[in-house]
Amino acid sequence: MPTDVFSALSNPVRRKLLESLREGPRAVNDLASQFSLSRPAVSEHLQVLRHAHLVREEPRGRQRYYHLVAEPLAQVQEWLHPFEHYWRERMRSLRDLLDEENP
Amino acid sequence: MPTDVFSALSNPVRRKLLESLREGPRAVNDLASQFSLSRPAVSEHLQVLRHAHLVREEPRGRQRYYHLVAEPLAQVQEWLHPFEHYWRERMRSLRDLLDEENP
DNA sequence: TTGACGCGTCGGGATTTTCCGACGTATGGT
DNA sequence: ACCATACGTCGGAAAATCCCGACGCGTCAA
Repeated sequence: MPTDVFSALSNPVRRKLLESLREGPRAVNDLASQFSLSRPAVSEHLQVLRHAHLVREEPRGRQRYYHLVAEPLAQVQEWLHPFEHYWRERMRSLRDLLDEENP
Repeated sequence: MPTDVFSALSNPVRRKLLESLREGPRAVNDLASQFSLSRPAVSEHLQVLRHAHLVREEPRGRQRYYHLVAEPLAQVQEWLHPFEHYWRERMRSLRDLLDEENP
């Protein structure tokens, strides 16, 4: 049931949700309004994000405000880190090549 | 047809494949041997990685050596970057709290 | 040339994901 | 007390994902 972070991020709607939550906590209808999706669909995406511990809910009256919980994203960065060296190296050699041709 | 990077990374087998390729180019049977999966299954995972431009193939005789192409991973890091601030901040306040309690 | 190897891909089954309308529950306003 | 609002979740349809055996093609070794 607790989905992993990578699967949670594989859906563009869920990524947009996280981006929205960067600007502060938001209620479900508010979040849903930016998609051409039914509210239940958005609600289910939020459930996936909850299982991945990427959001937290705070009830306020009859609304539920969702908060970003960014910590699990660190796992992705950690996974990425050993690869960083590779693309930086390639970017450097590309730059060197361009310098040669355009001194 | 060209799958996006996030979807490509959502599968643990594909992530392991990329990790293996960090140590250098490898042939398909060699890659497949580390999974309890049929070779066609691994071959199809490699196809997904190809469509995401995360690997490149180099034919050598009757084998195909797959190379890591790390550049598209930079997209993930770029997406991650605006979030980094959030989890670092939280880690800092946790550290401060621990310092207070254990001076 | 013949046979074995290394691989991609296809057809199809099983499972998962994504989505929706319908319904139930709790809260707020009147 | 009554009705509208905000939301979660359920049943089920449609689509996507994942996996396998079967097949075909090129390559190597004898």
